[in-house]
Amino acid sequence: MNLKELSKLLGLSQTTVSRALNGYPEVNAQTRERVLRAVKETGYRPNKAAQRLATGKAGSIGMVMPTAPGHESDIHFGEFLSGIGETALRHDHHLVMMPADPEDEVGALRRLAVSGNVDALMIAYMRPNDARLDMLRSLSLPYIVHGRSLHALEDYPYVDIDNEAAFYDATKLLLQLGHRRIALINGQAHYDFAVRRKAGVERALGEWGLTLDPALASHSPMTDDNGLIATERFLALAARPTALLCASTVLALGVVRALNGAGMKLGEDMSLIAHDDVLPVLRPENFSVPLTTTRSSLRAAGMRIAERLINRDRPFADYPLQELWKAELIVRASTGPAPG
Amino acid sequence: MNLKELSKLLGLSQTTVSRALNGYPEVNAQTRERVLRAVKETGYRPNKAAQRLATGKAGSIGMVMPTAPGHESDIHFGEFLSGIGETALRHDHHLVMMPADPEDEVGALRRLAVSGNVDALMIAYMRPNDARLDMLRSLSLPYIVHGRSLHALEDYPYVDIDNEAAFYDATKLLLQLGHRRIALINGQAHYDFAVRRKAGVERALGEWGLTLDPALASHSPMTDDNGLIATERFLALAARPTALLCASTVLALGVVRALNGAGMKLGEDMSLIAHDDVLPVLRPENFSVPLTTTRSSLRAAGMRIAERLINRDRPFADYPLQELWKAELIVRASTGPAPG
DNA sequence: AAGAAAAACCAAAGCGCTTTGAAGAATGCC
DNA sequence: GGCATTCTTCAAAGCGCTTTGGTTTTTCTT
Repeated sequence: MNLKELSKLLGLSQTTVSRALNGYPEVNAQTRERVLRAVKETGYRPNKAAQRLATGKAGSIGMVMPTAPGHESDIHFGEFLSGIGETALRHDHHLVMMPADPEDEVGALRRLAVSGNVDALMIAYMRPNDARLDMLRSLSLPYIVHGRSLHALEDYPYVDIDNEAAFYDATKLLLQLGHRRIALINGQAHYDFAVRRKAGVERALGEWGLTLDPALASHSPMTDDNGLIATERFLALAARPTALLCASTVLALGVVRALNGAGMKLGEDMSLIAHDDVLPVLRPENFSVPLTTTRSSLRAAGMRIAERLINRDRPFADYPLQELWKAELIVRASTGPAPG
Repeated sequence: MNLKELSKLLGLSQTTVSRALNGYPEVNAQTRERVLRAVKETGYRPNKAAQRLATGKAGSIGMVMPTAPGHESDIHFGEFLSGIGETALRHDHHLVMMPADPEDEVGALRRLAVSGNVDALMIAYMRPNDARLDMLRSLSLPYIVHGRSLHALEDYPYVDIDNEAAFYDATKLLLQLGHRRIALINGQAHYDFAVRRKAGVERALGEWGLTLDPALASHSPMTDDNGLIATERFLALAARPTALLCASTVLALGVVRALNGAGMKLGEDMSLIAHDDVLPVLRPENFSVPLTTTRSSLRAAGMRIAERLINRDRPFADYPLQELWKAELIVRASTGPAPG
């Protein structure tokens, strides 16, 4: 059943039926009523491909999904995606994923854009001076960035959290507790968020006249294994740190394991502050010693981005171009005064 | 730049250019060469919407993504998705996600199907007598099921693991080690896999003349919290179990936490076998006491399903309609002889 | 009741591609 | 050389929708 048949059935023109369906004003109320009833009865559904061809609109938002052989499926990404999905659903939009080799995200992005399958894009996992920004700017598709890109002209729309401030606050808390040797277990160094978090740590240390010892900074994918490895490395040092900052509660999982292995008590022998993305499977209050965290929901960020993308040309929607969310510092039991 | 312009530029008809591009035999080798060169130079890309309208093919596979307010983003799902994505990428296909309220997956599935945005579908998280199967059968789209549906006519294509056998094997191992009170920490009772796993446990127990005490069976979403709660409940029992089976390494996380809390030693005071989906963030060998597991990669299943969907009408591709994978039992340190 | 304005409807032209049915050019055969 | 084949190429007809530019009715003025 297509438009032609339906309109023939109703004794109307395709034009009128189409307009009735799309809520145009120049159609009689009773006629519209009649059309709508016929649609119900016949089960007519407009062909999306045709609609798309005629309008140029796709009714979906796109995103490059980082994935490749050997690349772990990232729980953080899942949570973010979930927020996007939830919002897309509420607005009857699709989510088109372009799975991409992390080595070729620019290419994947372009392919997704030119594929004509989406009418808005988002990118995440930003790096300093991210090449995808130029790609995005050169495209004529609306887009939003999750995160930011250091050293890049900051003229693009983004939703980000204030990573620098979060880790500044966390470090400051540790300093106030008397800690002087503080280690950082960060995400991979090529990510923008990791750079900013490190900067936050350094700024706080600087205010106390200290610097971040390179031996006390670790960069790695945020898995519990890596948290374990980094912690063990720190513990083997002649001058052990008395406190750790870590970029994810997933990393913290490994940290806790390492401390247990070394017979150390969290919050007493070692303090720990982790960044909490509010992953439902890994709640900081459920750790054997509840974790002090800087908190900002990744899911909420996903929801926000999807919402902005979908409402992008609704007249009522007037979003700020750029949003910088503040992470909340929540003190629990994993932080205590520096030992000795 | 579209086909019309391109063909004008080349002094050829749209037909010939189109055929040259799509690899039809009836076009002169030099002509094809010339067309291909022009495509490179002009950067011409065929419009997907038009292609879709003309051919009816979408070049993408679809899946309903379970998500809703309050529903946790599931790490198992992320891993599965990642496998699909990787394969889709390799075959230059899109992945269209229809985010869906878990309460209305049938509706979401239908909407996705009729949207015309996909030319094949997959479903997962099966339940006994799953209503989505009827929907899928009534649609004219190719599809594959991840998992199976008990009590439903088994005429559909699926890729599943032999959950019953896996848990039968695991239970048998525990029985051989002398355990007689064995508890099961399962996934939610409405999932097919949970039903089958429980059945496997019951069959093994039955062979030893035992039954599964209802007080020793727990059903819940597979989060570490729930693993903790279930374990604590079991430990509070007058007649404690001496061994636990659990449906995911995520649950096992909570189990370990509970045992630590109770001062019990894993593998000595309590044995544990978990099902391992090969989640990269949660490797059984990295638990403080390495976990005995039944192993089957969720990512591999995703890859396989995507592959079958994409190759569905390639002549060379001749897949069995139904695939039942065997999970591997891997003994590590979390299982030991029954105490006492 | 006549003319103007507003309301309701329509025919037909795209959107950019694939594919059908035919025609023109090149080759083979006797 | 003449006819049948085989290669190449083409014009035009869709695919199913939206939208432009009218035309026909109906309603409102005076």
